[in-house]
Amino acid sequence: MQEFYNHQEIEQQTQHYWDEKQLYRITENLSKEKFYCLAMFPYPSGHLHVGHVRNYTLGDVIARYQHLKGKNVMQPIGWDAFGLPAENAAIKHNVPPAEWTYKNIDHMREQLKQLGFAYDWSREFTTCQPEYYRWEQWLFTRLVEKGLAYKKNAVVNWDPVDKTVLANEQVVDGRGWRSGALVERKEIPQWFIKITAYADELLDGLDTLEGWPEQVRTMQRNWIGRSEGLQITFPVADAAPLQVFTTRPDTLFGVSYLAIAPQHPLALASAQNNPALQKFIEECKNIEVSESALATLEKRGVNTGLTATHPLTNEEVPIWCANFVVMDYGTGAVMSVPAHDQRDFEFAQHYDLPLKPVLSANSAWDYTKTAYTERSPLINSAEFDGLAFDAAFEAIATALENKQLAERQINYRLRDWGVSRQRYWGAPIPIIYCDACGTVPVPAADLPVRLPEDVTLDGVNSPLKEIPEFYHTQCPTCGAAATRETDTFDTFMESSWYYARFASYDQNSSMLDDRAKYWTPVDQYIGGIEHAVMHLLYARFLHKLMRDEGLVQTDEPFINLLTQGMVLKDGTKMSKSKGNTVDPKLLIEKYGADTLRLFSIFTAPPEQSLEWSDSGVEGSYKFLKRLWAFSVKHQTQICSINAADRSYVNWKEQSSELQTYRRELYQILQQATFDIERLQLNTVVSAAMKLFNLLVELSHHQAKLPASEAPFVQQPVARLLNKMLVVLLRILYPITPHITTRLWKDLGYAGKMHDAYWPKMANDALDIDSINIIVQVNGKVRSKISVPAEASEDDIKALALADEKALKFIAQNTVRKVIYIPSKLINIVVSA
RNA sequence: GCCCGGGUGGCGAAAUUGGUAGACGCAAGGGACUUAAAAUCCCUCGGUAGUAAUACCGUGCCGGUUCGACUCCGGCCCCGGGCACCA
Repeated sequence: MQEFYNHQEIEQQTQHYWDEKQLYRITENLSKEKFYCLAMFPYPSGHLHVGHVRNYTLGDVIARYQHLKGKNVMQPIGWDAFGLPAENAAIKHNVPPAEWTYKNIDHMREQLKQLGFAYDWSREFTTCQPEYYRWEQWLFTRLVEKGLAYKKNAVVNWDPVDKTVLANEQVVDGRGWRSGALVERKEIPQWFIKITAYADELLDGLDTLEGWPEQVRTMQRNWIGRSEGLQITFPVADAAPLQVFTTRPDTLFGVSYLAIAPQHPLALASAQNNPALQKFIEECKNIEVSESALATLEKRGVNTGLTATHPLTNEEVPIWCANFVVMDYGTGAVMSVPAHDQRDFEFAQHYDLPLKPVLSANSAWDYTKTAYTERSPLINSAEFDGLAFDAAFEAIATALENKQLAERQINYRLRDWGVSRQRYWGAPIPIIYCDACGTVPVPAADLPVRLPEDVTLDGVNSPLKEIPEFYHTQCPTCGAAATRETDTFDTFMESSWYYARFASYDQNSSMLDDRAKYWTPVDQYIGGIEHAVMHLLYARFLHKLMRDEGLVQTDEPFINLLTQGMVLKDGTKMSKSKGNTVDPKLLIEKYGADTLRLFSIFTAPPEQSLEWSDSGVEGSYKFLKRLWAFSVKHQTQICSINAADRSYVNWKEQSSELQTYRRELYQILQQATFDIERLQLNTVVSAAMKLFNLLVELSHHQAKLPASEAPFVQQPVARLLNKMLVVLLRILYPITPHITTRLWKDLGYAGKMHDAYWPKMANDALDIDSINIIVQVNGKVRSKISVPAEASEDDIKALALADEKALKFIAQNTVRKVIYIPSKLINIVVSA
């Protein structure tokens, strides 16, 4: 062994050995339990950052641990290669997006390899390859045939100067990021997939996902936003009646106005002879598309001058046009009850609209300050007075239904998934437009629709619109000249099914095959919390679509989910724009992959954000150096112990010190096993460090012992020393696989580190003669007593009550109660 | 604005989920070794008072439940993630 820890040599040689033996190539094996471990695949932005290091280290630790437990583990890797940054880079550096992307992938692949992840590289794929995206094109054509994909108009951010559609990210303070022009809302035809048809299934499925963090399930529930309510009709003179959806029909008598979206047909019609309304609608066009922009907007509106008839009171209520009403959500019109809805309240106050309380609030309720939104019995509601929420809902619903002025309805916040992007660097939407036959999906035999890769971007239009060879085609149905769709798919399409393709990565005649049925669902999925809703919801949705095509057998794609926190430096997210990034490349050179892995696991629990610290990295490095130095020092001893015959050791006959060391070893192992099972990996490292400290202490202890007559290798202390080290190596192996693999070999342990099993507890390891009990007086720790392990509750209480220190605090007081928590504590409750 | 998290020593954190607050580590200070430095090893390390034993205070803030609260409940403050075309 080299005297000093030479991480570069160790890591290169170990990785070379893994490659040579192809240790991580995996195939289906029905005799073993499978374990599919997947960390969200990276976008090839150019360089690996420490957030990636954290993400993939977490995955690798889990994969290697599951392997030690004897599972058939698959851990694949690939590239989420389509997306906006490639187009931006193409414009900036005048290089085709494909070229830029492939170059980045080559660079990042090398960086990933240096970190020593147990990937099956033979399964690697990139989503911008036609062999991959042809299958999502195929699935999409199936959805069109099934009526689950359709085309409709939808709003986009429109830059009126550059004449281009902007992503939300490209809108800064309501203006285009390049032109600086005020962004306009523009309606264009786009493709949608009916995720709302699966809303209930996606919602109910959340209850089965017990391996997911509760917060993610809650976020998805809220995102789907199922609500039961009433769609109520308000007749309008000389116009189509207004439909509004409400979950609070109990407040119907409190309606003081209706509000419609600026894009509502009634608003547009009414604006013809209403200049003020016309102007307002124009102004509302300068709102960007994002929901947060809409929600933080100052609530404004204009009275249309029209009125609608209240369906129960027949009173005329004014119709306002308001900027906060969204056309694509619900019906584009809402009923407003200022007394019992906070947003309506604020709007009514601003425009001095009437407020009618119709719920029995506390008599002291101040309606000049805030709305009363609790569910309470009705007042001022004619025959419905006194009814509580459920009864009122029912009675009002029935009354309206009898007049055919309402329907019960279930509404979702979830909207259908718009998958059209007016961009080049994405998978072409496989649709052909024919004058005679209309919209025709590209037949399976003609797929893939290949994206031309040799292009130049001008930053305005998609190059696809300027490549006649691309968009000129024949109609597959009638053979006439026809044109292709030039929009591409949302990149969430690629990332919504890649996990399944890793099982059937080389299958060229179908999207998936039986191997996908073996490997899916993913047993452990790992990724950033920022993907809690959108990516994870779309992936769940696509899994169900694939299931309905018979391609997979389960209802959900990911059994267990670990959402890792962000990597921060100086309290903010690491990012290029903030200039606070740390380059893993330099760190790997200086400290090695094992140090980086150890640091990212040790410094914070996986789900919390991780604060980067240079001295923390140094500390992790120091630990590995100490481990190496210890091993060098004891190599001869350990090797001879490993080479010797093993005789039985009766631990009960050993010194109490030795028994204590042994018990501590197993206490630490128990903690490490408990923590790695619950994925609290930072404390697994703590356990490893504790065990190492114990090992060092034991070696000092051993040095002080008188020379024994028995040969050293047969001494119990030597056997225990060896045991501690072999447990330590296996606890550390998933986290720092290079150094442990090398030490395993150099210290003469049998077999290969890779084939070892996770250490087991010894049956008698935790047996003890006495236990320590905390003695509290009135909840404050006052003393600690040691009692025999078999002592009864009464004995322990008696001992505690007789304890000198406890007596000091009991003093003149009377003991009111004594609470005993088995094996833990006694609380003596006293008072004067 | 809405939804979801988080807040514990100088710092990263732990507390097996209502039972010893601060394990493990970093930084700092002191010491050993060394001609010296680095490396390594040993000791101290929440605050206040005290030579000490020890006592009191202490988990963002205010209040509550409990024999007992970092943990549960109510109300606030601050920080972060998401909000449908960033991925």
